[in-house]
Amino acid sequence: MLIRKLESIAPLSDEEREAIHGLPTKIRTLQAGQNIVHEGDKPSQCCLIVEGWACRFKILGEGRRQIFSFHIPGDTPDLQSLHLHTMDHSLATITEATVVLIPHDRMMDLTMRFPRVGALLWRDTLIDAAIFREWMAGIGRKSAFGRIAHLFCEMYVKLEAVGLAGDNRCPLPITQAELGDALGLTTVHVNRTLQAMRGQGLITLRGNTLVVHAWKELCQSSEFDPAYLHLAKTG
Amino acid sequence: MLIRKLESIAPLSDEEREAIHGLPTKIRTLQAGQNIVHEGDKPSQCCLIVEGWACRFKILGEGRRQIFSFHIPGDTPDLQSLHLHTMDHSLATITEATVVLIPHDRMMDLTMRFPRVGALLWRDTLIDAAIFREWMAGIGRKSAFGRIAHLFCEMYVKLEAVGLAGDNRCPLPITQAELGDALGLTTVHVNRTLQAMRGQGLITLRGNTLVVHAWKELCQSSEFDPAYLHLAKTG
DNA sequence: CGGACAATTGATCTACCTCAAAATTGGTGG
DNA sequence: CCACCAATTTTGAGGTAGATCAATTGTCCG
Repeated sequence: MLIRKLESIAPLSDEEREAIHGLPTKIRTLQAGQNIVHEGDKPSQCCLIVEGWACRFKILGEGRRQIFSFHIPGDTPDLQSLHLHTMDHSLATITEATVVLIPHDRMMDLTMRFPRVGALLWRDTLIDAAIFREWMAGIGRKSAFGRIAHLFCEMYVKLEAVGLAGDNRCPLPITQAELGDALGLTTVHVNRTLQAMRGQGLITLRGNTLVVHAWKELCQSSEFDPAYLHLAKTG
Repeated sequence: MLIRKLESIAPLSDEEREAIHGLPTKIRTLQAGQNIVHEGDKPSQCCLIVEGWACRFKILGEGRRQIFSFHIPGDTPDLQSLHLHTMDHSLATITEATVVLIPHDRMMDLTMRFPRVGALLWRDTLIDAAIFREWMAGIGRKSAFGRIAHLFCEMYVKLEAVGLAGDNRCPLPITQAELGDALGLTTVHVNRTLQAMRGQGLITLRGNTLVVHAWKELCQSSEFDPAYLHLAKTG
């Protein structure tokens, strides 16, 4: 799965592919709402999500929480721990999930022996940062409506890229409280804004499934431009 | 300067040091408020700030702007263009500035020949992302007061790390409008909040200089914990 | 069927925004 | 050294998106 993702950007040599394949992998299945790594930890391995959803977040005082990202199969959400040894935030599952754990030393070894593979992983963390910037712009400068719509567009495109969305429909196992924590809103306001979006016939969101009825309008109202995701097609 | 920064994390071999030294560098002096790279560009070089301040930002519709980061001497703010070829945001000077431009191909060559140097540069971009997350948490979940105070703490610590701050005093050549665009606030509200901060005797901000009168209170009121900056001392 | 979690509703409040004008400041040229 | 300009900072008045608090309803699932 990691190979497939990396090759979507640049082809790998047999040698490189083999080296990735040779990484020792520990597969683990986790319950929903379980921490993978916690702020302050010094993990010795990093994880690849094979199935399910996860999110990264930080708890502030008085019950406030900021979610930084949602992660889906194919993502390596804590790659940064390879070079920044102390976690400055937490990573937890949202749904039941299957993850693969890869020891840091082996990963490091891989990037030293095959700098081109390292570059692809580096690239992945740069896209991560690009998504952070986009969220920041949303939280800082967009309306609640625009922020939620933008997140829907982003998740749809990301899911589509790994074959998990299509036909204007994608999974979205996220509660309104989580949406609020990701977008800097309260649950109540997320709820009311969702009702407005439904009222305008833009989307349906029921039973962990999002259906987009008017993609173009959704993009427009949220100023969504997928360039920042740097997907293969878009360059 | 780049060598000094990288060596603050891990020592370099003579060979590595020499390779960095051997990079072709074009020095340029820029006026204040000048674009270095623009959203949509495909730059063929990346820049190191030698003197002056810069910021990264994105323009949204209707005069809205989000500033993602402020950059000071020693920073390499567009390192990401090495792997993400199309800029998804812009980089511009805030003050008059001196920058060094390094061709991508030479930089890439360096990281391929010396993966350890590549790793240090990678690390730098990961800290960049950590700062984005911290800003996101601020914009999403903190009061105007907390956000401004937090930015002051962050800039002070970053400047101190490169020897540009000390004695509770540091340069801060940022207008209130820029502060607002960075923190998701209006100029008017930034102004009023600053007055409150002054009123409480926490800071003085005049003539592009910030003086912190009560560091501890400033940190507390903004929930500032420098761990996310991953400075050498802190690990 | 019951319990826990998630979604929804209502009423009220406030931190921050908008608009518009005035006062300061710093730099510049004469 | 002063007058002037443009950019900043500051002030005032009034408005609103989104927060807060407190139930109530719906849904999933063992």
